[in-house]
Amino acid sequence: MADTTEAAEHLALVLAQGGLQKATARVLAAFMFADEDSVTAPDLAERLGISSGSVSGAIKMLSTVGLIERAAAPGSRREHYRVREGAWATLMSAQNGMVQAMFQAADRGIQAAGPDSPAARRLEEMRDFYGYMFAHLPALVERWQAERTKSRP
Amino acid sequence: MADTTEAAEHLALVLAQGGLQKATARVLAAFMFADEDSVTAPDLAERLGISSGSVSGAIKMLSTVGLIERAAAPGSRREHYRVREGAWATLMSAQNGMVQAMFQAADRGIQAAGPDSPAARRLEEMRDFYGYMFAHLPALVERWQAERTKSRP
DNA sequence: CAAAGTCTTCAGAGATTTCTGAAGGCTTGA
DNA sequence: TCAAGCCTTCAGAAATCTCTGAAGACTTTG
Repeated sequence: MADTTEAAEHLALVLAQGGLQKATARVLAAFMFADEDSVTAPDLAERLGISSGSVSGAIKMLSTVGLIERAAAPGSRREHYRVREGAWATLMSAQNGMVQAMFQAADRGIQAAGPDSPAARRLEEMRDFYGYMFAHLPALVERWQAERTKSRP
Repeated sequence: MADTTEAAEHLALVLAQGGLQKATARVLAAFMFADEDSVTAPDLAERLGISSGSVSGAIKMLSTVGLIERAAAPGSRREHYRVREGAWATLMSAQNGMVQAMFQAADRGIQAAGPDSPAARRLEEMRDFYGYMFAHLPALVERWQAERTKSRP
């Protein structure tokens, strides 16, 4: 096998560009590349060379967003975590929140600007676009989930 | 009409959360809410109370991404700019680049991790998901554009 | 061709975000 | 109930990102 560490750091970089903070991105990447089924917090701190506080923060954030979950710890005293099934669909759905925010901001703008103004016309195009996306994006994710469970029953 | 400034600042906030830097977000929002068809750089600097350097940087960035464009300036010596038609579709397409990056990062990880490992299985789910999105997202945008030109010939 | 004015660049100040490390709370097991 | 260890919190350090403002390059006009 090639260099897993390098591939993991690359993934972390992409995730960071997507808005995650660096430590959080590296933690998520470490979860993805772990050889075990689940990982503990001190473990991550050691592998990545970051403080326990950073790991705690990252785990909290990733749990909140629904990307990771606690895993049953077989007799271990520490908490085990792992990437959640369907995590990426979840992440995409979160992006959908941004789409909705754009839609609402446009809508609010239209009411503030006078009707028939240049601003209103621009904002209407924006609202239409994000309205369309907001209406159709979730369906796209659902279609993937449907196809997935079909091929993996 | 209600308070346009407030609505503009709100839009800027949403845009900033989407990754634009604050000054750039405010400039783009100002473009959206302008009463005129096009705006000049000094104009923006004054309205927003920011330096000419910031405006220059913002305009450069927004032009690069394809959100604004130079407008024909009728006898004026200054450059005029305006929001580009279809700007939001462009922005969404840019997001598609992120989807592609995620796909590629997953793919790269699969080759680095051994086959039949837990990591490989996780990465395969990830790759499948983003592969699906990458295959279908552009079509969604195109469908919107098609419907748009249909109703506005 | 010179002058006036506009736009861009960039080094440094400033603001913001992020990480650390230690202190304290909580859980588990004896 | 007590001891041991894990996890979280948070204030401050560190790093990063952003904005400013002035200097200079470029463009247009007289």
